Amino acid sequence: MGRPPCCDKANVKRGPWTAEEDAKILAYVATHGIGNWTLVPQKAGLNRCGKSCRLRWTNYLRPDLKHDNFTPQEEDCILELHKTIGSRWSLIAKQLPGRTDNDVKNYWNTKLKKKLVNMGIDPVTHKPFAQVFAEYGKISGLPIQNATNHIQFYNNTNQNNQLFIFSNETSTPHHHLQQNYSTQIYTRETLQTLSLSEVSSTNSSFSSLQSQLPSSSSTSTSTWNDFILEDPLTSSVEEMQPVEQPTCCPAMDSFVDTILARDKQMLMDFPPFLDVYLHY
DNA sequence: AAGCAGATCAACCGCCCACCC
DNA sequence: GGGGTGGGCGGTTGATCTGCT
Repeated sequence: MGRPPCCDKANVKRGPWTAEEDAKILAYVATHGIGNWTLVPQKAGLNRCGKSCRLRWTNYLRPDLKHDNFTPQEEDCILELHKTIGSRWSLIAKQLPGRTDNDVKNYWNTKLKKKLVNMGIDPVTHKPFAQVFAEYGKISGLPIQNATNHIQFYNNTNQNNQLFIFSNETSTPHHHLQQNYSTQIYTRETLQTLSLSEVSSTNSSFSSLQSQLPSSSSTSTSTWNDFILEDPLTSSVEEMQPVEQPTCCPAMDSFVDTILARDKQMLMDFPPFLDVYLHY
């Protein structure tokens, strides 16, 4: 038996707030102050959940809120605090006058996280990706060399002619790492024309990775083509069925097919455990 | 101009904890 | 001590906006 709902959800209004509703909240707070939000809808004449009223006030109507863009100073502050305390948005927001936890959280998810990923930094640990993978290798008992081998450069000639960089782990408790790696996208033309030193000078992740790769490959005259490894899944499929690859997304098709085939096999082997999670 | 995809952000959801009776 | 409640929090959703083709 769970907790009873705070209001009759079927009969309260949801969705965007109107100017009239905002005015009612403002008038109520001006008269009564904040607190006891469950009574606010009734007293203010609103057909809304009390919780929804509180959220509207704290995230939007409060007079001390800033509604302009985040400054570079605020950005630095968020990065530094996130590095120290993680996603404690309300604590971070307390250090930024006029910003709410929702503001900070949205700014992080839409801007800062991507910014870090593009810089080759894992937004969860704030460490270069290669370092995180090396440490993951240590934790899982793998030698560092094996750990870095989890980073695969898929030779993927998709429609946009982009190179996708993945972890080849298909299921890992460190799923955030996989997400981060999957967003490392470079165009093939760019990588073919850049030397390693040029790329690594602007990307600490690849700089760290480069230092852990075999010395024969990590010379400054190498290009990224030297590091494009074969997709192990594709190659294994090719061994069984030597069929000419289609031009569009060959690696991705084989990758997805392989995952689905594995899931199908697991479902047959362990139906009571997996059927809840495998409704595609 | 229309359609589409990605980005943005307000709002919601559900869990947790402190407080009160 | 235990149940009920209000408020806070982090994660997620979905409507809207924006830019590109």
